[in-house]
Amino acid sequence: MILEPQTAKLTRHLSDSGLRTTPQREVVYQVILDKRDHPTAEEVFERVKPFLPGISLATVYNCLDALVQCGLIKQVNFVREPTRYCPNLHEHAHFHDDSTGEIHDLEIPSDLMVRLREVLPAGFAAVNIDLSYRGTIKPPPSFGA
Amino acid sequence: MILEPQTAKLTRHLSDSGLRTTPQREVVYQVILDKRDHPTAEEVFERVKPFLPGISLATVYNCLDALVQCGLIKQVNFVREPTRYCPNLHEHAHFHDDSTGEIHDLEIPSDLMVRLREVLPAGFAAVNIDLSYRGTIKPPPSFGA
DNA sequence: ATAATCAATTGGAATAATTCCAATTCTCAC
DNA sequence: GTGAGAATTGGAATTATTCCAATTGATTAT
Repeated sequence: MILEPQTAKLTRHLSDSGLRTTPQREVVYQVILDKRDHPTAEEVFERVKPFLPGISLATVYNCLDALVQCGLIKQVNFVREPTRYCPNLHEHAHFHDDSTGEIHDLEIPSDLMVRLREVLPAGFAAVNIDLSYRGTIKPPPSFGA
Repeated sequence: MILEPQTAKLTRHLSDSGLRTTPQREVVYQVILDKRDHPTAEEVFERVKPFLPGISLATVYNCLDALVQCGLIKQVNFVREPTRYCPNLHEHAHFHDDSTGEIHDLEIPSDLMVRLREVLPAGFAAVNIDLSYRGTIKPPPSFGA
């Protein structure tokens, strides 16, 4: 596997937040971009190891925190599950499939996101809005069935 | 302090889910109703102890699970914080105040909740929708200031 | 270039949150 | 009242995350 570096974007975001670009941060970011799912810190750790055999889990946590801080990834969490990380910066919601444990990104019409923001009472300033669903998915009925 | 028992409601919900009413479950439910905030399991444990000095933390978790299962309380969670429990069954959202750590219930217009439900693609069946905000609250400007 | 400085990483220990388990106790149905 | 299944208990185990002290790495001033 070869990782196509997104170094420019990474470096810009990191330095905008007063953080440095490091090999560890680059690889952590790349493995998350490479497979656009929602890995846990532990899963990121496993994916990074082949590239940086010496990396420690603590560093993975540090790198993930750095990427969250500079706005390149987001944290997603469901009840009593470990935190997951999401590289999709486009405004969206999450659907947790209870049967598989998988998380799916859901498009949300932007007017709806606007309304979600508007609904806050005066004085409430949201840094973050999190919309998540939990349930099951059935495949759509096949044609001619 | 005297707890006004909501035993009827509790028993109905529990038995509808094939669960028994026990003193522990009653007290756990009562302390959550009594102070309508969003305690963690540990906080519930502390509040229950005066009434049932012998109760164990494992039982508190069991009771909370039972109450969640029969639909009397809901779990609320924010990134890297312990799970909290909410007795407000009315459809609502949560606002996590980053400065105090407090969680506030937010009314959401019901048409908006309806839209949130409608927005799911075909085949996606949501058991639960979770809308949560994180940010800060500033007091409204006082008159004549 | 070099030293000083500050940032980042490392490994391991520590903490926090939750779950598991085997032994008891309780409750309900018979 | 007895027996079966449910619930509780205490403690150990597991999982997720954080902390810390020591080292390594990079940047700045000289």
